Amino acid sequence: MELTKEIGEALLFWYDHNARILPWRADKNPYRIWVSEIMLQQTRVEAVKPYFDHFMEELPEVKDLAEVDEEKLMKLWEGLGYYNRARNLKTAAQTIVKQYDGKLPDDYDKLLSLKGIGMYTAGAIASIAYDIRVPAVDGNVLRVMARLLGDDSDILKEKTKKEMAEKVMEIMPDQRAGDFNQALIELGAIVCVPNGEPKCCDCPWDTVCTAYREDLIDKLPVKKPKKKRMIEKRTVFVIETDGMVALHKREEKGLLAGLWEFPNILGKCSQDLVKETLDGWGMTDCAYEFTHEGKHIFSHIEWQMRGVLVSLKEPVESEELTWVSKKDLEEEYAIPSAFEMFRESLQSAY
DNA sequence: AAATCGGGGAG
DNA sequence: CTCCCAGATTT
Repeated sequence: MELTKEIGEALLFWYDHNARILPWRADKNPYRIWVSEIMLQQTRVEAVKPYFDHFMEELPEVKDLAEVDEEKLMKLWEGLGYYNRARNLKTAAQTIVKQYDGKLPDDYDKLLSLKGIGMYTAGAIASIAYDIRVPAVDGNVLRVMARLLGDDSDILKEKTKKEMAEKVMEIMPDQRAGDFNQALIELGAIVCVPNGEPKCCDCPWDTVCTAYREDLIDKLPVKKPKKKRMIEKRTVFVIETDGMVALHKREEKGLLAGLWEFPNILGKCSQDLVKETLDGWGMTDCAYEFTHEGKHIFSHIEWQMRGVLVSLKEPVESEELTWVSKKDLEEEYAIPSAFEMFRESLQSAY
């Protein structure tokens, strides 16, 4: 098929009549657009909305982000996942304050050099905030383009992404680069969807789409299958005494880096092993019971967890443990969703 | 090029 | 269950 700017214009027309109203589309504030793009990486629009609004209330300007306390930053991001996105955001904010007078640069390469901003995000910010004519190729765009072109190359390959970026530029109109990029993404998000039947009857490209015309919709795009997850068994201890709960701060590197968690160890403990472990922590005078079993699935690992509720006579001081009130647990400490299920055993404890 | 890094909604 | 989402960074 022939790629023309007329095809792009048709998409823009569709976008003008079908674009969703989203918090970060209210204006073209580069800071707001940047934060939204980072939050949206590998994350659904509906999940981002509440986080975005709260984040913007707490940190309305680049300067606020550059100076934010680490714990507060993590709390703002709690439950959103990929927590390094938030840390990179702060690092980049500091760079922006130092090097660019607190304003996001209106330059693709300068944006690209900032921490946490890759080719997609640099293109998105440059085009949406500044109408710079560059591509912004995300998962939606790859899927839409693969179907439009009837292209069966693996969209996870870097080579494919660059080729698709060039194809996008062939259909991008001369004006409104930001709207066009968003239109391409929007089409992928609400019409040319990844799961289930695409709504081809609503598509502005139904007459030009190769996959649609050749009945290849369910065969495209092509992605190399990913390897299966490892399984890790863990025993999670909810330890409390006198309204205080024991938390442990995770390592600064690796999974859920630097976040807080209920103390836990590898393996599913037997009754005896629980006793042994608690003794090892100096918690000899306590009552404990198994609560619930649960699992949490990460991208490349699966935790199968067994909960133990431990009632202690008094706090046991330890290098590893921090005792916090239940109020602070809710309001101050960022705990990843994997431990969400164990919070409820705290309620039933009283 | 492959692995790592979260969480949740949809089918 | 599987898939994948407005991906980037590290190895």
